[in-house]
Amino acid sequence: MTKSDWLSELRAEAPRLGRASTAGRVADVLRTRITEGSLAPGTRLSEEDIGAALGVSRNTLREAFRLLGHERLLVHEFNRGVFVRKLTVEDVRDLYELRRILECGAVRRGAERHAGTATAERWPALLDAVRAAVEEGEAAAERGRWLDVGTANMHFHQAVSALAQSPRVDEAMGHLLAELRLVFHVMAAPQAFHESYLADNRAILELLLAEDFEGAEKAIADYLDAAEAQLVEAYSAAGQVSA
Amino acid sequence: MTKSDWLSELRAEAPRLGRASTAGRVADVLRTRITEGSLAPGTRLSEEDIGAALGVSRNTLREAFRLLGHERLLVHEFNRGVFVRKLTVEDVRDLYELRRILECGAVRRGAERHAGTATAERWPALLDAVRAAVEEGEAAAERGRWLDVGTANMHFHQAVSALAQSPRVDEAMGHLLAELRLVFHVMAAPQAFHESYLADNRAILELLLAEDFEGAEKAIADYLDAAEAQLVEAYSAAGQVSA
DNA sequence: GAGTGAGGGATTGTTGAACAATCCGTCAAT
DNA sequence: ATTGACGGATTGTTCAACAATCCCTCACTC
Repeated sequence: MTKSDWLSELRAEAPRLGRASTAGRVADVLRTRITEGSLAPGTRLSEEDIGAALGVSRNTLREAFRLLGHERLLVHEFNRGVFVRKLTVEDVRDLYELRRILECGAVRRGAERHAGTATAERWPALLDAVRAAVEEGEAAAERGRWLDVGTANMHFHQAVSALAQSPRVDEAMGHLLAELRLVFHVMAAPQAFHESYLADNRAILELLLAEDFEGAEKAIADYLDAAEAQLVEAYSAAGQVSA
Repeated sequence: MTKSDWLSELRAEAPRLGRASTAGRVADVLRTRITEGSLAPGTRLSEEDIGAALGVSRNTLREAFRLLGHERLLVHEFNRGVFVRKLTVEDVRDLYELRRILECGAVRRGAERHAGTATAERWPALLDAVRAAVEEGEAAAERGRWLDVGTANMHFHQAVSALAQSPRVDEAMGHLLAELRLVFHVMAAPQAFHESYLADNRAILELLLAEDFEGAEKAIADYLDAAEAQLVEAYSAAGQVSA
């Protein structure tokens, strides 16, 4: 192991140190609350109340709000305050539109670069991540932990988009999936929703392993169409009480 | 014109009113400075100096910094300050990777939805925007305004990605192009760089009008490959004095 | 009863100052 | 040449205050 290997390994752990910012930690707390669903969409977050509850000043809290606003988990209305994001049906459709472009594009570009042999050594690790996500979901389903099935499903799609080997694609996908979490809470039966896609994930993995990239792209597109339709239907039924 | 038409037209102008935030206006000023190149990449932005120069408090200025950090025009290093983003060659490559996925994907999805006839009435307006950007660039070139040629080129690609009819794709593309502006300033000869792509833009427009969407996608991919190679070369030669 | 306008309380937007924590360059010591 | 300590400068965070804005209530008019 050469010196530069040491350094690059250490560099990978560097971000863990910089996590000292108070605003960042406040954002972490709120993010967890929101994605877990204990803060319902539409809830207004009072600067004074939350600041007092968390023991931070208003200014620091505002910085945390900006961070979460950037991730689209909160919306900031001028002179009115910040609210937990409330997604419309159009948002759901748009999120899946972007997913189609990103995920299918990631498979396509990954395949092109794989064929180019320029980055051949990274490919197995990328596919391993996909496989790990598939097995994580199957294991969670076997033990009946349906929330974990949903998490594993997100890992699966994050791993698929990672095939593009692009940090910016990874980040965009991460934000997209975090936003989607806001939607999943309106599903009455998360079991049936997530369970039905375990087989699809496995099938997509097999297509990738067989290097049938066109087939994989098509399978992902079909998956997304089906999931979008299911979500839109559930959303129209449950979420549209107002507006 | 029905009542709902009135309202939707007004709604389009609503964002112009909410621009009253001081932090937002400060961000506007700094953004212009950065994208125009008068603030060189790597420059450190002192809170005290800039706050005094612009007549705003440190807290407000910090909010403006977060906004620009979110757009990747500034980088925030904890306990060290904010700096004008300095893109590496890897960043340039990654930006073009994302552009390939977004722009080609937008054409493909736009074509699919166009064929579906569900949103047929919007299509001509989208193509008109592309045409307008092409002609804007040609007019600017004729008058020798090379900076405007670059701007028109960005409008062209923004219009192409708008074919996806997805607000989130539009926004992602907007941020991506703003980030790319940081790179263009290292080009020694912007004339030759931007000029060479005017004909490509026109050709892509013709392919779109002829509804040869596969051809258009291919043309865009080729365009991006060429532009990336040109930029990477210029960047390796000029920008890599340090690191 | 529906719509309009004027208070008034509550919340956010912004400022300025203050102190703690951290970084960075300098200089001495080994 | 590397290490360690000191000190100035900058950022991180808090606090208190005031201005600006929103929103609810209530009286008023027709």
